[in-house]
Amino acid sequence: MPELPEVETVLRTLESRIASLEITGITVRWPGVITGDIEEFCSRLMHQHFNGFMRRGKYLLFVMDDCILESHLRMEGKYYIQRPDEPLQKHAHICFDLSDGNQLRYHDTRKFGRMRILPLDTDLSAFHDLGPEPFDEAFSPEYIHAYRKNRNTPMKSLLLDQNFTAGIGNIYADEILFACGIRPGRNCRRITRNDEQHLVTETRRILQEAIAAGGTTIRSYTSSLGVTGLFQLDCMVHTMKTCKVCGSEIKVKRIGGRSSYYCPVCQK
DNA sequence: ACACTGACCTGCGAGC
DNA sequence: TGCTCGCAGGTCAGTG
Repeated sequence: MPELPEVETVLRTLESRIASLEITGITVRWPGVITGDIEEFCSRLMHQHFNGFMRRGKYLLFVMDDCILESHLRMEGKYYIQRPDEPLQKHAHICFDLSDGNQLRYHDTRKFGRMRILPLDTDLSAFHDLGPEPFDEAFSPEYIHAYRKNRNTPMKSLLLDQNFTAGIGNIYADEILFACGIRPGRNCRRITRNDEQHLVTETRRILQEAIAAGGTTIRSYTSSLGVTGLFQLDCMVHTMKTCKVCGSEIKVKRIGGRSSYYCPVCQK
């Protein structure tokens, strides 16, 4: 399930593979992926080049000649770069023919991912009501303080709120809260100034490490494999049975409709 | 305005 | 063995 680090990895991998290539054909095998008019989607992308590669939260943004292609992978969206003669897999929904003879194929088992066309001058700061990027200096202890103080929601829900900060999903939310020693169910009014500082530091550290770990997949990347990250292997709590620090049994609790893993000893 | 819930999807594993 | 059911999760519309 791609979150900020995975999206960043996918973006950088695609950049290394398809930068400046032209779209010479588009096949839509399952139109539900596309938000808006399908014909218009295809006609606006035809003969456009992949000029720029940007990320905002979990959104991939491909800057083309006359528009931006926005892509959200949601849970299981994946891009593959394959030869046109390689057999199409069941869940390959969109195929872009590229000017180097390859195809960029979008796969999505559960069909949750979406693509759409944006104007070239789209204001990405206000985009989808997304809050500051975790690495932006606007994501500060003062910002967290101002955002949380009049709210009444579990810390887990706060971290998943894309208006609070953009790019954190269920896995990293659990990891960040573990690193900060905060239980996911703790009300956001009941954290300290110290916690606010830790949240900034640990969020950046964990996401940075994950991007670095995901980056290693670029080296082993082959055209037949999906473009994904591998950070899930390094989780401290998410889907763990026992705590890697104290050995206690990890608890699972549904918070905000999400499974939340935490150590009852290390997290207060 | 804010907080919470269900719908969107498919595959997989548990339980009967 | 074969079926049903619940769960996985990001976002958004709908509800209170």
